[in-house]
Amino acid sequence: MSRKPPTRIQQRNSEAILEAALDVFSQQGFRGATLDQIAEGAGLSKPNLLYYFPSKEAIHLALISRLLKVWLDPLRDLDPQGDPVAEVKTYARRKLDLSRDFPRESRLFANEILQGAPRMIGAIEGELRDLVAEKAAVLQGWMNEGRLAPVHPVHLIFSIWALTQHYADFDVQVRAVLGPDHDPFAEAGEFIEIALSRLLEPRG
Amino acid sequence: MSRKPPTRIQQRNSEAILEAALDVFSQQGFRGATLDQIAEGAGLSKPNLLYYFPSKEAIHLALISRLLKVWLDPLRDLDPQGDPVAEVKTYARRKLDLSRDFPRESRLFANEILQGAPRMIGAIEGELRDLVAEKAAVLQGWMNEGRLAPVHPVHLIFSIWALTQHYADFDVQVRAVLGPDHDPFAEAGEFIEIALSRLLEPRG
DNA sequence: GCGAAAATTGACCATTTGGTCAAGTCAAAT
DNA sequence: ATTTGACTTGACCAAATGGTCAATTTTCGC
Repeated sequence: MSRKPPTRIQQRNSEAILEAALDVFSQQGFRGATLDQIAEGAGLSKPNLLYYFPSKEAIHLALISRLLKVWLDPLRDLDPQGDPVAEVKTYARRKLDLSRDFPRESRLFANEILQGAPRMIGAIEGELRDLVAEKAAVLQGWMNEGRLAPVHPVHLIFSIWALTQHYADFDVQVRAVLGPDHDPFAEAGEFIEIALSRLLEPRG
Repeated sequence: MSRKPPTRIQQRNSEAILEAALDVFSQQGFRGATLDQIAEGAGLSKPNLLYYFPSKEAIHLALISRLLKVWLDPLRDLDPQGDPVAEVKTYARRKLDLSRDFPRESRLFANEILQGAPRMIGAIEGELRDLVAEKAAVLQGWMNEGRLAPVHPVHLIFSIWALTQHYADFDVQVRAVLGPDHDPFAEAGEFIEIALSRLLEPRG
């Protein structure tokens, strides 16, 4: 049961592998990624890579597990005691920051879902679903109190996911369409802020 | 130069191949897809498949080319003479209908962009970019006239793409989170309709 | 400095993959 | 009924792929 304490080399190489794997998986998807690409990216030989992780699956799994927590934290932090509109805006902002700062993680997630989430469906039907249900109830409560304009709370959450992840997942397209001299994430931040104000602020 | 008229068999088999390839490419991405899977799906032997298309690339290319037109048509039809809010809503609705009726095409597109759009970057930087610029100008005009509440027009278009495509690309997640007894696309339609009203209708 | 454990690797393997080819079958115009 | 061109396929190939293993080198506590 007790794990041996990982050595410094373990630490460094496992990290390098996950880092390289994130590059490859997020761009090629699970099936499209190869161990050779990952090994190359990590600066290791393929057998050495397989000394640290038993299989391609295991590497992918490690990435997915690590991802889910970070991804859900902002929603977890949505505070039922806070100001409704501000709370939702803060959530959207934090999610957009994740897209900006961890676009590869976002693409890894997108790839997995596109493929039908074969390695994540459990977490989605469990953790994720429960968390959304909980927070949707909070949103619904605020709407019932007239502190948030009424709208389907789950689809509100979907719309925040869609909008924020779009800027990571479709980055190539966004930049190609905007052209140079644009900061997509800064502009997206402004857009989403305005959109959520108009959508959610109760009108007299 | 002159193409022989395709025979009935040509017609049928080419169609079956593209159909099967759409299944596979949209789920596995280009690298993850295999000719064997496609041949199997089309009910042909692999050599026979390669009798109709010279390579895996060629099949993918055929799908991509065919896709772009359909995908852009709704935006093309946005009418500068029409009612501003109604035009944008109609655009969003038609895009959502595409997501509902052609989810595989949406995922094919998503996969391509996720991979950095290696086979589409030309079209994106050309056709797509130009069309968006043209329609963004129309939107901006309407905003200047006070017929549409002001908001960054290109990001407005992005947000419609993000929202509508989300329901196709993340279908698995959407359904898992909503649970049974939901019609994601119907609910999304209502949500987007309301959201665009609040976002775009000018206030006194 | 030394012995044991940790880390690394070259060689190898079975399977899969994109693609070829020569030989055969089939449809249809004559 | 025959011929011709369209269509189909089994056998094959070289490269790539996920993974193994025995042997070697490196690290590190003593």
